[in-house]
Amino acid sequence: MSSSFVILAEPSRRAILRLLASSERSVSDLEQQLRLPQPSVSKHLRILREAGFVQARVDAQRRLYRLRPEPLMEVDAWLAPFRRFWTPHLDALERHLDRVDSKSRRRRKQR
Amino acid sequence: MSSSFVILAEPSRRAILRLLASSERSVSDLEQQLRLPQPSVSKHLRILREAGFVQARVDAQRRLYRLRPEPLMEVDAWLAPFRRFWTPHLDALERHLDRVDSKSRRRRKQR
DNA sequence: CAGGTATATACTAATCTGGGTATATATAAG
DNA sequence: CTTATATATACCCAGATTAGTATATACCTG
Repeated sequence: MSSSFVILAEPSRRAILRLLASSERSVSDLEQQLRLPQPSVSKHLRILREAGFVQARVDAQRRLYRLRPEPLMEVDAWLAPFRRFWTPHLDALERHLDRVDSKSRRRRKQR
Repeated sequence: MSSSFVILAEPSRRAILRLLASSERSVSDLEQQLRLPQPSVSKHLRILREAGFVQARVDAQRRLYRLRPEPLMEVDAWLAPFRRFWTPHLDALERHLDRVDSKSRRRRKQR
């Protein structure tokens, strides 16, 4: 199980994810959009699937792939400690997120 | 010139960046923190430097490395089209904050 | 069942990468 | 100038990865 960053290191895989960001797509659809040989697309999709980036559902002979956000969320979270380098007033932002979070906590039932 | 994602695919390099997120550090400092052989550290630093992730300044025999945010900002920007998957409405926002925030809370308490 | 379409997998060769070791360079200190 | 310290580079090797090609599997249609 490679890290999400290893998965994203491959340009074709990032391209696949970008396409899936807008909508669910079949293998042949991706193949045409990216002008990649079909086995390449299938191999990248397998890697993306095993890493949890995408999910397939069966539609007759086709497999329709759609995005799963979890691994990208982890990448997003990894970036968090670095955002203070390009986001002004991090303290204010943190206070803001804490407020939003505590509000939603209050609104929900206790965990 | 490899993409920023290729640079970040290497765990030791991500560890170096995390350490540099808190402060400037010398090579031997990184070497001890990460328990890596010195040539490994220097090699990774070279790759990080050439990709613009870090910058060195000379201090006697030592080289002090510090973070440069630009490449990480690009990664952050690449994630933008995907954020709607975990921040479209409040419920998803809550789930995201629950995961990310519990980590940062722990980190904050330790100080 | 036969033929066609869609997708997955197996296999190979070429390339790339990181670890390990040895060595080179730079600066300081005596 | 000599030695010590800090860092960088050169070189080789073993493992991993990708593209390319061929082939297998799954499902539909007639």
